[in-house]
Amino acid sequence: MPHRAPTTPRPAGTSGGSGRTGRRRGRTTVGSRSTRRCPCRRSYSRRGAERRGPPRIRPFPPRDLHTGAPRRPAPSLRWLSVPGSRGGAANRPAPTTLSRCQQARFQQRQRVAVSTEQPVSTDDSGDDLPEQLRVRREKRAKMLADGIEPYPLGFPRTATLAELRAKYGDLPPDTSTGDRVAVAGRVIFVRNTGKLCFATLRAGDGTELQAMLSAAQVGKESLEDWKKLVDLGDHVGVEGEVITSRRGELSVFADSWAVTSKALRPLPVAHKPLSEEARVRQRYVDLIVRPQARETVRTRANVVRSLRDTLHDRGFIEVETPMLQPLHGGATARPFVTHSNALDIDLYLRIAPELYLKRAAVGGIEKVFEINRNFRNEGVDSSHSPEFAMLEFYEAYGNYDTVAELTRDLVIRAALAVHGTTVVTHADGGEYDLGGEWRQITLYGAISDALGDEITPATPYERLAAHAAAHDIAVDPAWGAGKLAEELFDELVADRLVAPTFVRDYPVETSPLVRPHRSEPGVVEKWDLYVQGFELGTGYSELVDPVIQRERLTQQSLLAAKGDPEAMQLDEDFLRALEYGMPPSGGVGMGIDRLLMALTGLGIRETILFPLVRPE
RNA sequence: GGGGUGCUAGCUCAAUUGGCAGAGCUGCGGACUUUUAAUCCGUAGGUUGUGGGUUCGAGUCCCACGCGCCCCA
Repeated sequence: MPHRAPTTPRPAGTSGGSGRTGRRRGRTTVGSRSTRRCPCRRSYSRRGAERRGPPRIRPFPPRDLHTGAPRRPAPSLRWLSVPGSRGGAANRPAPTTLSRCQQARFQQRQRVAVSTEQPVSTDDSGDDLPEQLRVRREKRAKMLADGIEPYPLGFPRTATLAELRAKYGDLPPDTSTGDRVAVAGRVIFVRNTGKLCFATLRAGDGTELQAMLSAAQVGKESLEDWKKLVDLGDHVGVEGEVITSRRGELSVFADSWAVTSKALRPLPVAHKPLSEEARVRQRYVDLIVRPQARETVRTRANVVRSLRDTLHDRGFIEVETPMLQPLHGGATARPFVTHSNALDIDLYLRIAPELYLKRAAVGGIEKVFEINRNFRNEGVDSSHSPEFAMLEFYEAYGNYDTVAELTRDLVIRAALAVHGTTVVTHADGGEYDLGGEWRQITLYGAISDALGDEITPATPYERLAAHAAAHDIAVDPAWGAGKLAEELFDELVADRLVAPTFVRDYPVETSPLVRPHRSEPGVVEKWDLYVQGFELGTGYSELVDPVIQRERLTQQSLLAAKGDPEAMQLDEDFLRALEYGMPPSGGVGMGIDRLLMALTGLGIRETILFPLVRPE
């Protein structure tokens, strides 16, 4: 796959926290004594009490849950919950498992907690928070002072918003049903009048329902509380009768209400799109305000489920293979490097699962697949992410023709699962039909057509280089004729392949894991699938001859030794596995993120829920 | 790596040649018992990404840096 300029390699061990699982507890204190720079130091020092100016109230000084008053954290360690854990008793780390970094942060928090100890009052004007954040904190404090829990344990719902919409969908205006329900949701619009208030609640699935609160029904005082305490963004629960308003809006007419989770930050304007950066950096906000963002999450889940269903229907078995690998292989790409303290060895985050899935095939898991993440330490742009999800599968007694057919089935069923049709409509209105027979062309045929000159695997390097020069294509002198041919294809043909197209029969030189073509010399049985101008996946008749495989990988390792960071290393254990005999197989790798792109027209950063971004 | 471009209130954006930093939504106070981005009256909210420089005066011009986006390699 063509990748752009490499990004700056990150120092080993930046993946952060330790001691997350009980199994590792005994060792993490050892590991944490490492002199590596603590990954959270920067944010820690920014928040620290050494900042100039008077002491400020920070979110983290421990406070009594019920009164809101600050309190010293000892003896509970609840403020030390490890990132990613829920902080419950079962997950709470024992003190001895704290990394040095966590200990430092703990001590810092204790100091801050003491130094800022002061009563929380509603006229707390010494704080430097923006007004709107301050006001919401004051509302929370007022609730606590009034004995109202702003974050209660739960709310006894009797129906979801979607259930009510389904059941009462077509009531005429101004209807009283007499049915009482309790519902909950996030407040996304508020329309308050003097004695009658309207709020639109929204559930996580996007269903919206109106709540109505009248002075006559809930009481004057309760209605005043509602107006004073409830902001856009709060989660609330409402109990009352199902009615429709005079305008016909299905509503719950409240007898009582409760805040179920007070939001301390205001929502962005619901009617203006968030800036692209804000959408990616604060996806949780994006999900709240933008239906398309929520839809994309569900679309992705549906696609992945469809892929699994199709493979399960065909008798494939799903496995999970190592993401931490002592050698990197299975593709040509620059890997991330990390380090195991316990084994004291460097490890690579996998660039592909291929060599392990083939080991599984050797062992008899003959129709096998994996859907999981790969990591490539390369450029980031609108179609490349450093971590990306991939489906890879191997089918014993298949070849690149049978897996092409299966790949088409996977894509078409995914399209049907998402759109109900093979004609997918992108956000920009463009329509693409993924149905019908898919075109099959050969790499050399495509180049020949584009150049108007017959190009074959036997075409000498000089002639290819001349064509490249004529088309202003930069050539790396390290490339051979095969790489050059692929480059010509990438530059001249690839982005014009809009309808799904299998491009077949690649040069041997660039495909070390593929079986030589059954009849055509100089090429291997490999296809790349192009859709809408980008590469969606690749399929092989797998190379299973351990002797030829060893020769190819030896070539690769010589490149690696010469400094090519993308070349594979010689994986003796993989070769040993092949020597036990792998059945003839076809195999495919397909990018999940790219499949989403093809089905929706979104950029890769929109298809990934939390894409990697440079820290703020 | 090169070129272009952006960063202003919680959010989305204005600000003329270098001349008093503004609007909408949101917030706060008030009115309103059928609203749908409710409406009406009043009001608050800013280290203009960071650090330098030029200037009587800088959101605006210059330099460096940070974080984005677009194009090219």
